Amino acid sequence: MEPEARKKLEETTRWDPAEAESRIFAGWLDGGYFHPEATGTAEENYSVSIPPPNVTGVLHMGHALNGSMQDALVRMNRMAGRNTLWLLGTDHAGIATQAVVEKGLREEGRDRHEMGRDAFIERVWEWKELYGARIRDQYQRLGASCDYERERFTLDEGYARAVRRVFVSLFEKGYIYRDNYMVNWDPGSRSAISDLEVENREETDTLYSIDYPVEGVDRVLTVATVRPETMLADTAVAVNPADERYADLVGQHCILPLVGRRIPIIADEHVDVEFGTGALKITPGHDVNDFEIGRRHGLEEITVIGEDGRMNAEAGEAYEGLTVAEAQEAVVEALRQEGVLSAEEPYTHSVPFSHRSGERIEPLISLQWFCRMDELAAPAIEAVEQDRVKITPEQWKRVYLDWMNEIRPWCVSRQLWWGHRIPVWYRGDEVYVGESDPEGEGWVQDEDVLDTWFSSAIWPFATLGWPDDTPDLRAFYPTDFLTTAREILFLWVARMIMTGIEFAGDVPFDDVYVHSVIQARDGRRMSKSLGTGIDPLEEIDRHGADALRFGLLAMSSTQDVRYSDAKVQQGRDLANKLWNASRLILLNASDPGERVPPAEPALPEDRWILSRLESTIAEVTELLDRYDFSHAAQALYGFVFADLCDWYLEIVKPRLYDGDQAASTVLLWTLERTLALVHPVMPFVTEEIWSYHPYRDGQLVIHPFPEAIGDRIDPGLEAEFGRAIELTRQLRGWRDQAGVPPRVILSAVPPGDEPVPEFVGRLSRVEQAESGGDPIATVSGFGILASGEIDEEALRERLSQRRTKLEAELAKVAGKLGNAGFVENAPPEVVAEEREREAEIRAELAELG
RNA sequence: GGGCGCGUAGCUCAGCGGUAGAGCGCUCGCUUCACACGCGAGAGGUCGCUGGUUCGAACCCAGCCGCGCCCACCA
Repeated sequence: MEPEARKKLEETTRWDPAEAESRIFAGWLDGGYFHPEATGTAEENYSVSIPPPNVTGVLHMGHALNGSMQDALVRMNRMAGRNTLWLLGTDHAGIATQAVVEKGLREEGRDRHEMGRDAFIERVWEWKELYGARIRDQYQRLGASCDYERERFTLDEGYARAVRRVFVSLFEKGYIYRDNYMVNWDPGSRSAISDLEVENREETDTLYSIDYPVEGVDRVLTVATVRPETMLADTAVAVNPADERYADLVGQHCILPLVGRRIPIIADEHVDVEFGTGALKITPGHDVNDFEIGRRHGLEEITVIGEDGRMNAEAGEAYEGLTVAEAQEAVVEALRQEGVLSAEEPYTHSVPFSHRSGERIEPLISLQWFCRMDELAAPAIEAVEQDRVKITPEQWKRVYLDWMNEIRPWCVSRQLWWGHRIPVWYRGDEVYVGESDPEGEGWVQDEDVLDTWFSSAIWPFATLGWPDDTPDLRAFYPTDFLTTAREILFLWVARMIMTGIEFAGDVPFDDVYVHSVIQARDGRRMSKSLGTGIDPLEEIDRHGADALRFGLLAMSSTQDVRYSDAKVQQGRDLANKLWNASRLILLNASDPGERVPPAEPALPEDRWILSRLESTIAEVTELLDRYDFSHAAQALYGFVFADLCDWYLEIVKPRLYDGDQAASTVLLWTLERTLALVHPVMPFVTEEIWSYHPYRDGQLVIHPFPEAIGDRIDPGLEAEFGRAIELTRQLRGWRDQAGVPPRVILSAVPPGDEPVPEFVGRLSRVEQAESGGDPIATVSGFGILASGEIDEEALRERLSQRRTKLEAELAKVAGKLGNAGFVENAPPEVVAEEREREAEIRAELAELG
């Protein structure tokens, strides 16, 4: 080692991520390791496309978790020698981005209409440049090994062409059509939104009962509604056809109060006989069910609420211009005046709200573009049923299939400016649908844009150059792995599977892992508006990216979990431990001059650590293959802290200081493999340590990932060593409880039957007595000789406690063995274990005297 | 209204048919020549409740009590 490097290693007693991380990351970028060539086949290559973050903001904890998982797998596969691509990009996020930019405008006292469409879009692009770059920087802070040279954006020119191709193709197939239909109108964004962007909340409203007089007779039909203002658009009253109470009225008419309109009384199965009076007012223009009923019966569709959320002229002079809430108040008052309001009671029900703007959804009939999904869904259902796309954890497969089997048409048009303009042009009655502008004069393009998810649905192949047959597409599609939050399983994952099969000829990925949601420390959602968010960048500043990555993986699970500072600290501790263990090894090991794997070692401790190392490699690899990140992280931690540092390094220290070549060889080898094994989870600290390793022949980021060497795994030896470790613990525990100060070395007569490893005595500070003596106590066969340092009082106390505990256990074991049912029915090895256990307890009790 | 999941040590979570585990926190002791972001030793659980299956249940089954999420067009 260069003297300068040695000096730095000697002096740096703590891993300092702030100093090292950006330097290390720059080294990776310089090496070009994240930018694969488009060679080989998708089958042999490994690729992942990042779930593109919205350009609306900054990296949050969900991205950090998601990114840590992807990077762990990507790095592992890259190290394993596969041509690996992790494609980075961002999503234009139509509504969300437009909303934040509009908010900024409002603060300047401006609005988009005054600016005009082109100027507004230019303004959003400025925003995009700013935030897109920020997101890229933040992924780099996390250590994400994305291909930063292949970065894509869902509004790139090439991407836009792919979107148009998809739209036109679906149109030509007859899946996409334009229709006047009831949509979820979001008054906040002044746009239609899809069913998936609607969130239902429990609300307590007032349920009003209104008497509708029947024409020509002295009877009323009482209907119940939570939205009396919509009565202005009523065009029928419905009853259940089986409801005898009203059988004679079907076909008759009511007179709509306030309005005076004559509306038919119809019979429809949808009406619930049990609810209220069993009569239902029908408002086809403003209620989803009523709309369906209206279409079934050919009812008139009247619209009284406009897209601005205010009453229109159809509502009548008294109400025009009022907000819905004001209109409700006015209508109720008018009904009261007329004496037709027969009841008011509180009523709790679920009410739709816009996921984006938070405003209450106004169901409206509107001219929109829709996409029929059945044909696209069928092969996507089959793909998941057959596990060609394998969903983990498995319960989400069912959820996906249930949803897909009930799939409904998708409203794909949005009344926004920021997004992919719908590739449809109109000229009088003519309609042109095409990938590029129509020939001729006078064409006007549809004003609307496509739902953001329409473009993200084609992300895995559009980012690789589709519709062209590009080298990237051939080398990296289909991708291998997708990790996602469950909330976008339908919104995004399902749609990618559908478009992948339809347009790219294959499923977009083999595996989908649905990860947990990290909640705030108090169990609430992490959310900016609640102020419960924890900023991953701040955590990186505090503890380092390795610590955060480890922490997130360790706390992740198949269920939702609360953010755990302790796990991040555990990661920080692990980085530091690795750093310091490496210092010990690298500063003291004698360099064999060339990279040599240890020969079959003579000493059991050497064979033991090599066995533990290979066992850990096998275990971690298997866990990562199963996407069990949390247990993988714990296994790494356990190996480094317990096996390597607490035991092996302590055992081997004297040999290391003596320049023992065998010990050095084992240590350098073990360190090399450990660094490579840990690298996918904690890339920075491992890369840095590797730069000091004598075997270094390039950066760790492309160092071969260790494959477990089965021959070195020796379960028998591990068990035997486990006993020696346990023995050491017993002796330490005994002396602690006997009040023996740590400095004191006790004398003891070792058990005669089999040799005890040297380290047991050394690490427990118990030395073999020169000559026999009269032991005052026996600990696992060791006869401890008297010493003035033993606190007899404490010892007696300890003995009696131990005895009580053992006796209780003995009673339990004996009870089991005394049970004929157990001895006869339990597997023989279980019975044998219990017998052994009984013997052990009896032996220890005998030792205690 | 359907569906899914969760209730295990003070906290956050593993374990999911054969002696209750981890990390943090807590107690005691250590400036032991890699690391105090450390080392050693401990204390601490009737595994939500009630039944059932089993030689044996935290783990399987049924019911109940709490909590969370997803889906759903009863005004």
